[in-house]
Amino acid sequence: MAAIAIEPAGVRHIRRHAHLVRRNETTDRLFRVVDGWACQYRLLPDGRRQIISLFLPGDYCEAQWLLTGRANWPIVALTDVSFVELPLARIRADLAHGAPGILEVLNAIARTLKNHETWIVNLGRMSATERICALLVDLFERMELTGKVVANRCPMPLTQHDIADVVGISAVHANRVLQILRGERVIALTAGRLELLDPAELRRMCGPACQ
Amino acid sequence: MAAIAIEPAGVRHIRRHAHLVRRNETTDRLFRVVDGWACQYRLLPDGRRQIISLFLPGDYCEAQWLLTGRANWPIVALTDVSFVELPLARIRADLAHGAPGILEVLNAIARTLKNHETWIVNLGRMSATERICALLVDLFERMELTGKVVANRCPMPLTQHDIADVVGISAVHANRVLQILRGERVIALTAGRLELLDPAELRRMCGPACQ
DNA sequence: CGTTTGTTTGAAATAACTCAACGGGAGTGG
DNA sequence: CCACTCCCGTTGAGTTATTTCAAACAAACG
Repeated sequence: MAAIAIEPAGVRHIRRHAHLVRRNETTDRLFRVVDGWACQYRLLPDGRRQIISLFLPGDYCEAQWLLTGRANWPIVALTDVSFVELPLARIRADLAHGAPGILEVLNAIARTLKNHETWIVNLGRMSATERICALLVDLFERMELTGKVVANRCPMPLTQHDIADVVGISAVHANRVLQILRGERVIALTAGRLELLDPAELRRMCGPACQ
Repeated sequence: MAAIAIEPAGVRHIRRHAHLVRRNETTDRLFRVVDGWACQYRLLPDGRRQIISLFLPGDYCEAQWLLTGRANWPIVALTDVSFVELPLARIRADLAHGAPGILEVLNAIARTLKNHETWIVNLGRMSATERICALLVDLFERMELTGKVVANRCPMPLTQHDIADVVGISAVHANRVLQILRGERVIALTAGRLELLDPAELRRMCGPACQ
């Protein structure tokens, strides 16, 4: 994936749990993750949290800002994160005279839509086990695209609490599901690393949605 | 909301349960609902169904085709539906030289993203009752925008099975939740019409998400 | 008028949640 | 270096939300 033909202002760094974006913030730039993981989330007044999107290295955070210039929900770093900033004005200018790099941003929007649709189906109609398996497969495949998979192992910095908030279950239940997956020797998950011991079985456990 | 400055090929009509779009279909036009309700859904091989989006009069169906030209999931009419078609080529041309009508399509994409985010949160973190209340409020407000609300009553052609497939619960449970709402005199729902008897209470029952 | 589609109800089963407690690091301050 | 705290993962027991299955009924439809 070629970088957009914009000279980045330079790579910036933030620490784990620091906010990249706050709620309802307006912005004049897009962010692209260089290293580390971040997420967009919604926190309810009573403490319930739902993670809406995960951003991995190479991902645009909220490319739809191109359309609205406004962030609906906050984005927080789940690990230490380094990222670059891309001025919206520049991207919009490219859009007007059809510069090729713009396609990358439009594709990012289309991909976001597709991911959201997938997770609406997962959250609405899949069991907790199916959802966790689908998440692990999704993350593994995205890490594969950026060359972070070696011998069926990749980084997995999410806590069980994070996982629970992605797939919409309690942290305790997430723990129990992971125990089962480990017990059946489908995955190994320790010290921030995920290993797929039986990828075919893991995919089967995603349910009939994986086709 | 002004119509795009494109002479529509004319209004077309399809019957309830007919497909507007099939899975993975490529397309050279956008659809806009004139009258009736439609939905985009995902049907799993084992029979589970999740409705991803509802399309009401005035809505663009899947404005993101502007980006991809491809429908991920089928769209089916939930009632008899009339709609108009807008050629993508024409919209893209407008996009290139910044015709004003194009904004409407971009806004539709942004709105779709926001709706999807809302439903990811609802499906992940809200109870069945909260989700059903949120759906009813959402539909009511959208009908209000197009002037279909009279004296707190609006059309509601969804079956309880449809409702269940939007909010990700079983049809039986949807029925029981609706019974409760009726029993508490919050809504009346019969013969394809919804009446809000106690809008404030209904909004409270959406949970803390409604702010 | 028979058939289909949509709604209602009951009873039993299951998935997932809550609460509570414990243990092992990893950092932090003295 | 030690003691302390906090975060994270783990486990057990009891509770609640939701599902499944089954049957009956009502309304709409041709």
